[in-house]
Parts: sequence; structure tokens; C-alpha cells
Amino acid sequence: MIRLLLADDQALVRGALAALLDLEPDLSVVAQVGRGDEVVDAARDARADVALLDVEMPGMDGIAATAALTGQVPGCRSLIVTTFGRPGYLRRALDAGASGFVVKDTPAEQLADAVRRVHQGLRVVDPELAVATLAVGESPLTEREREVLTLAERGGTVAQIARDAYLSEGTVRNYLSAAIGKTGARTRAEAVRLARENGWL
Amino acid sequence: MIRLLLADDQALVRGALAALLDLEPDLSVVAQVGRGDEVVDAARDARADVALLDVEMPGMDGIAATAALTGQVPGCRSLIVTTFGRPGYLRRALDAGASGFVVKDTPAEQLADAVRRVHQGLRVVDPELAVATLAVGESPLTEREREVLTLAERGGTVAQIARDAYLSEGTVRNYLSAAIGKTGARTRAEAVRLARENGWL
DNA sequence: GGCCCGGCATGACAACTGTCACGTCCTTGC
DNA sequence: GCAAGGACGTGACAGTTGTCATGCCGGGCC
Repeated sequence: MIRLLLADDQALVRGALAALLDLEPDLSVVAQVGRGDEVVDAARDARADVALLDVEMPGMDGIAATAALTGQVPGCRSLIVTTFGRPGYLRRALDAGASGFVVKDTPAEQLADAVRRVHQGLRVVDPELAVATLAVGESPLTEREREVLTLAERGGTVAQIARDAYLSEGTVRNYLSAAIGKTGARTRAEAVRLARENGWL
Repeated sequence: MIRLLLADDQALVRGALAALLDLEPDLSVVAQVGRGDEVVDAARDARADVALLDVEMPGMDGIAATAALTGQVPGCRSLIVTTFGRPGYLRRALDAGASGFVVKDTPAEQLADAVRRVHQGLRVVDPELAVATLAVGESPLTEREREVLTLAERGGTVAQIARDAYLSEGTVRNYLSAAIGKTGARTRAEAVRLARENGWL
């Protein structure tokens, strides 16, 4: 019997996945959490074999939770189950020690199989997404550029971003200019969008 | 036995919801689709009593699908089940004839009840969201302002938006300026974000 | 030590954006 | 018929943004 942990901030989806997986005779959902920072404790307490983790979660994202699990609960493997097939997510998830990565528009029948393969120590990765990840490459942004772009996402002016980041306006403009150049965008807003889509933020 | 139709573009979520609802003795999932424009045909063919519809879907969004259902399949009631509790979505869904509106972070146990209530002809609406909807009010944007804001979302310049909308640059600037004023934003990007969050796009 | 890279900053310039005043066409409603 | 309002346009202006050159400081690295 494979023991499962579910982590997803949407309670309805979490409950529905539990119902789906519990139908399988060899799978059993032993814990459910709605926040990333509760994953490690729950996995240890429930002695989970495989953790299904969403990426977007309050408290701690699924990738950071994967890294924490890998370090602190060695008996538990991670399978990322996410809405967004963003190249950067896959790369970072694998770097963090995830054993699998599936997007939420894969057919429901394949999920149980993915769980079993991950439990056996195999890697499960969406092949299309793997190709996209190779094509996109690693994030070209420096840490500061990433930070400034994230602040720019709210739509404020350079002055506001500068206040939030404790930088001068000129410096913010330089970082934005660099980010626009590196993403191949032509405006700040486009740079934000492209970076988001690639999973670089 | 209540006959259900599920419409959600994420196959995994769709399948999981089916598993969850099929556990209830008085509910039965009789059809599943992944596109909005397949809803009406499927509901008619399967003689569904209640349709659970996501808002974001390819082909036709869940609100338009609700309107189509209301007109063409009178025996089938609609329950919107969505990730985003955006005030504008709720308002438009009710205007389109939806009987219920729940967000995906409600507990899984409540979904079956919501379905039963909708089937009995009752309205099911998230109370918090109802309050937010009253507070936010109707969209203040004219059709053109909405269109230009949508085009602005990609992050292009005024010149690009003007080309896409077949308008002069001056006109585009005027619409953007009006939208910025009406949303209470201070930049174009912020106006886009606020309009998105309120479900006005 | 010298070199490169990143973080941080300034100043200047062209381009773009947001605002405003003003004007023309339609359509809708009284 | 005419007022009201939205769609569409022009022109002008101040303010903001994106780019570039240039500089300083610190940490790796050979």
C-alpha cells in the first residue's frame, strides 16, 4: 500500500484528488495540507511514501517544499502536480529533488500510474514540457533583476518600485532595462509577462 | 438520482471531481467535457440535471456556456465552480442564469450539498463573494475601454495596441487614460491588474 | 595582482505615456 | 428635434520610461 500526502491550496481540488486516488486499491491518502510550510511535518507524521505537491501555495511554494522534503524526510518522494507547465518550474523542481512533474491537464487515469512509478524510484516528466524546458534554458536574470521585475508586476511606477526595493530610481531603471533586454521584450510589462510564462519569477 | 455534467479544461481536475461526486449515492456524472462550446450538446445528449462549469475554458467560457444552457436546455441548471472568486464573474454568471457559484477553495464535503441545492432550485452563492460583489459594483468600463485594456495586457506599446485594435494612437491613449481613471489606477499596468482582479475583462 | 562580474549609482537624452481641451460622427431616448 | 453619451479623432504638454555612458565598490578566480 502506497501512502500519499496531498498538498494543494484549493480544498476542493485536494479533496477531489483524494477521492480519485483512494479508488485505487494500492493507494491510500494519509494526509492532506493546504499550505507549503505544513508539508514536512505532515509527511513525517503520516509516514508518507509519495507527496503530491502543487507549486502555487501559501506559506511556501511546492518547489521549496520539495527541497525541504528531500532533505528532511528521505523516505518520501515528491511528485509535482501543477496547473502551469512553466519551463522554469520543471527545472527548479528537478534541481530541488522532485521525482516527477505532471500538469493538471493530463488525463486522470494517468495520475495513479505516475504515482506508482515515482514510488518505484522512476522519474516521471511530461515529455512536451521537458522539450520546452531545454528550449527555454535557464533564467538569464540576476537575483536583483528578478526582484525588481517581481515588484514591477503590481504595475507601479519606477519611483514606487525604488521605494519598495530600497534602491535609487536610476538603479531600478537600469535593472528593468537589463531585464527587458534579456527577455527580448520591448516594454517592462512585456518583460514581466515573458518572465512569468517561463517560470523565471 | 441527479445526473451531472462536468466542464473543466484541466482533465485531472475534471476526473478527480467525477470521482468525488460519484461517491455520493444520489449523484451520477453522466458527461464530461473540456471545452465550453461542447457543453450544450453534451448536456442535451446526456440529459444532465446539473452542469458544473469552470469559468476559464477554451472555446467558450463558462459564463457564456451558462447563458447557452439556460436558453437551449431548460431542464439543466448551472453551477459555476471556479478558481477565481472575482466579483465580476459572479455578477455575470447570475445574469446569465447560473443557479450557483462556488470557488475551488471551499471544502470538498460541501460540493455535493451545493449540487443538491441547485438541483432543488435553490441558489447557492459564496456569501463572502456576494459581499465583495456588492462592494465592487458593476464594471465601469465601456466596451472599447475593455477591449483596449485586454490588448494592453500583453505589454505592447500604444502603437501596437492601436494596430491591433485598428484605432489611432491618440484614441488608444484616450481609452487607456479613461480606464486608468475609472479603475483608480495610476499606470496602465495597474489598471489592467485591477480590472482583471475585479473580473471586468 | 589583475580581470571579470554583479550590485549600486548618477546624469543626460530620445522616446513614450498620460492628460486635457476640443471637435466630429452616430445612436438612443424623451 | 434635440440632448446625452459613446466611439473616434487631433494636437499639445508635462511627466515617465528606456537606453547609454560612466563611475565606484566588493568578491571570485587564475
